Amino acid sequence: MRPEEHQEIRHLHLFRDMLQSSFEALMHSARAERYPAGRELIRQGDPADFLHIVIEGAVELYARWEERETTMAVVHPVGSFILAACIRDAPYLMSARTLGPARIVRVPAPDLRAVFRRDPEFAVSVINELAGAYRAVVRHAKGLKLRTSRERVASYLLRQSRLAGNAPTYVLPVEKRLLASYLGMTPENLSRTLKALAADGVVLDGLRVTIVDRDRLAAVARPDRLIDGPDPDATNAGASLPPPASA
Amino acid sequence: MRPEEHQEIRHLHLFRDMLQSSFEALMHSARAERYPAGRELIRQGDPADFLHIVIEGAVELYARWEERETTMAVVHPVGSFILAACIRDAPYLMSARTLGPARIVRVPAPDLRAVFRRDPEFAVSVINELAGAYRAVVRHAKGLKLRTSRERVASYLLRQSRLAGNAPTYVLPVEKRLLASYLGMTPENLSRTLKALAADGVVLDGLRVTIVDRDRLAAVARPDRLIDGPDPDATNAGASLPPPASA
DNA sequence: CGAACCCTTGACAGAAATCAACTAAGGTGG
DNA sequence: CCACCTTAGTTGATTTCTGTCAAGGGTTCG
Repeated sequence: MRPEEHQEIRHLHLFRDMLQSSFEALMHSARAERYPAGRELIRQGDPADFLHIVIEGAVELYARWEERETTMAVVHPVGSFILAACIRDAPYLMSARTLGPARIVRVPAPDLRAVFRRDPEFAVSVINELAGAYRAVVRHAKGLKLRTSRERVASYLLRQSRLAGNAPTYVLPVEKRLLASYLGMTPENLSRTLKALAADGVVLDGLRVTIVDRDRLAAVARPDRLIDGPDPDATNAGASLPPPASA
Repeated sequence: MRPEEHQEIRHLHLFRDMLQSSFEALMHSARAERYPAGRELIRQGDPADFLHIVIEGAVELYARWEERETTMAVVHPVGSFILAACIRDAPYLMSARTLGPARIVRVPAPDLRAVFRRDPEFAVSVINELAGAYRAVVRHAKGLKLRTSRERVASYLLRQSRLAGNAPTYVLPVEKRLLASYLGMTPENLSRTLKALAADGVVLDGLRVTIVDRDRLAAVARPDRLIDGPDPDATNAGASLPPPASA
């Protein structure tokens, strides 16, 4: 594993405050690997063996049940995923696959558990990470239960604009079929919804989004801090669909 | 606060393994109170001030957005709620109200944060608690996104049966309108769905559920460990709708 | 006894999934 | 380099599901 990768990982909230010796212990047993696009990294139901950290590329977390599939989150660099399963030594609730060529660091779960028992600062970081991840999923569930699909799409578009620095125009970070799945709807429905939103101040050209009338779009989305952020929850891991990564 | 309450709380996973001195420090600033039915304990958006622990009665965690409301979980004794908000010192994402007369212990959030920084065993307990809560919400979200409402109802009925020791007949732990909201549907829809499930091996008489043909019901529900349990996730806090409490 | 409230049922409207067909873009292999 | 194939995206027609509105029965609690 390259030294500059150590540095990148070290900057993660999760690893920022731990003892250098603890960090080195983790990195000692960690392995970095490249994967091609579309590679399945973990499979739901398998025992948790490694904490995964995305260095390059992007990873989709998805869940399957009886022929149906839904994407739960997308992790961009530098972010970790499936921390909770590793901690509980329980089967993964989600599968993960690369969205493009990716570079991933894997830290053995037993080492992880050993280190946060020895290093209180790291334990605190893990606590904060998990609390943030929990809150992120609660937000996601709130959106699904309280908003219609139209409202979810509108607020997603606004959120992405905010994450791009309130830019009036930006590019969707993921393809539309994946976005549809994340938002809990079919691709057909997303397509129609986006078209209909043209009447509400937003225009799409491929993946390029242009917010023509922010107020009108906001009137549809009715954004809410307790669903859309912007708390610094979800420092990374499986949070929401994050902004385009600064790889 | 009564000494026997200390004992009950001490048995919680969250507090079981901590130092006696840490526990006493927490209990020193903790206060127990009785509340009438329907009392709002916390309101979403308010800053997190207290970790709440249910000693008697039951508490509904619900979320609101623009005139719409949905119940996210029900907490029975002895269980805690809104740990994550306290830890992040962030606004509550959910509101909480008593479902009946209840007795609640409240632990100031700053004390909580101070103690898990000093007591590594407690930090580990918090980690496990949060990881479990996270996994519980992920399961909930998976159910919402992957199953139809009919399937959610059927699997809920089977899950409750399992929690009652695979009893063929049991009583729903909550009223139906609340159950409907938890399952992400309207009361009218739940009513119709339950009626229709009579053809699939389950009969209701008021809140009394009788599973006539478990296999037939399972064919509808297609229960899945990765959605329905029975992992020992969600030791308490806002997990799912738990079994009738042993008050 | 009356007033809420829960639950149910029916009729209807609206939203979303499904099925099908077609276009366009990207990648592959000859 | 081009023909081909695969796949994302769109659009339309249709069906299924779900929410909404309205009304009535039953229960509980003041």
